[in-house]
Amino acid sequence: MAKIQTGKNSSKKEVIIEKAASLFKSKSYNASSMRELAEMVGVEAPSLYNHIGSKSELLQAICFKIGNAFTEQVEKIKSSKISTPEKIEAVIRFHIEIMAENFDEVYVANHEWKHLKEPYLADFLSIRRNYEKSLISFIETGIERKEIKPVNPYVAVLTILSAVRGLEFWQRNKKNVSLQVLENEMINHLLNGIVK
Amino acid sequence: MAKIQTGKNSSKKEVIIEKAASLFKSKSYNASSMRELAEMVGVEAPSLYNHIGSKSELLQAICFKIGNAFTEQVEKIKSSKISTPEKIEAVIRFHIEIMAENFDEVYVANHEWKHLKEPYLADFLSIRRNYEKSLISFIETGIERKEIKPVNPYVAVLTILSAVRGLEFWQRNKKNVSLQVLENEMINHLLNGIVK
DNA sequence: GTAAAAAACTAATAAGTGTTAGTTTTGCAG
DNA sequence: CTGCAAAACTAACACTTATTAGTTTTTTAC
Repeated sequence: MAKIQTGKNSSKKEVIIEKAASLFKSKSYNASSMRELAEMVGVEAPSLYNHIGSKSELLQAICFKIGNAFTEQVEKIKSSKISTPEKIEAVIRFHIEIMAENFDEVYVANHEWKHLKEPYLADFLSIRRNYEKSLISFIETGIERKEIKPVNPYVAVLTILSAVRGLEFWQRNKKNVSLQVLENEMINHLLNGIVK
Repeated sequence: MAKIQTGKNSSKKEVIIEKAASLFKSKSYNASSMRELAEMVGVEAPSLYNHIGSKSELLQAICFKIGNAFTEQVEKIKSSKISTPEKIEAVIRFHIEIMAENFDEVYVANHEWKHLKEPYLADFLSIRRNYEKSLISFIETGIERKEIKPVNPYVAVLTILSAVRGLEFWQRNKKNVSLQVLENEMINHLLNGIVK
């Protein structure tokens, strides 16, 4: 009956993935049914399989799209010649940027990666681990150069990454705090603290 | 056949809840079946219903146990006469403490509360909101007293809570960083920053 | 306009879900 | 030892799940 909306520059598969991200975010992967997804797309469930291979393929697409986006950005920073605090600032800024532009996908990648099947699960975790290692090495270099206090690099990265992930909860307060303010305040907090 | 282990000071219902927290953590609420839970408990699935009312009751028990534990601790701090930085330090310390003692339950409460049914979902969110408000008012008071920089209190609390939540990921690195180090480093980072 | 390809549809399947009913076993009190 | 309550069991139900098969409609290309 209805044909899937193939918006300007997005293929039908991409439309399905976008809707899947939205659905998986609001109901979680396992509680989301292909019938619900089909309804959001405007089609019967079996018709989806003309465009995708399986439900778990959708989760894979979402997780790796985001994983690769973060990796790409961190590689850029790695090869730039700025100071360590500036690198950390840049990391926080692109986290917020990627999140603002792909909110649903980032949320799903962060929350539902557990349900990836092997070998994708192992691949995803490997991407994450490498990403963390890059950040740890930023901090280590910063300590050597005396730009950063002699902290434990692992804990510092854990703190920064966790804080940035918490931006997921920001949405509901959009009105109170602008994205710009949020970004600047968080950078300042994580770099310089809040105690006078 | 087998009878449920009623360990020293824990009723059968409590045993089921503990195992449920472990299961829900590793597979997520929706992907966990009552048959799996029963197997962990050492019993057939229908036998569970001699002790509990439903699957979602298990989630409720877990979420409210944790929600109340945090609320109780923050109330104690509220009525103490210490400085704001000390209050924040105390908050971070009891977060880590509660998490260390109830790792699975904290994880489940943080990740699976979405699947609570009404009116429990609303109640849980209300508890969370009140908790956040308490912390925001700590920061606000600290700013008035010039103990804290004039930051945005909402963003500061978001940053702190998110960072502390990230302790969930710490487990896998238990060997590298002790709980004590983790606690002290994170407090120092969130209060004083890492830039020299 | 017609043929081929793409993508929709309906119907169905096999597996898994939480939970109930009804029955049997177990453990404890007297 | 007997009787009773607690708690286990088996069997089953009513649903929902992702996915496949087979068919019909729609779109595309010439």
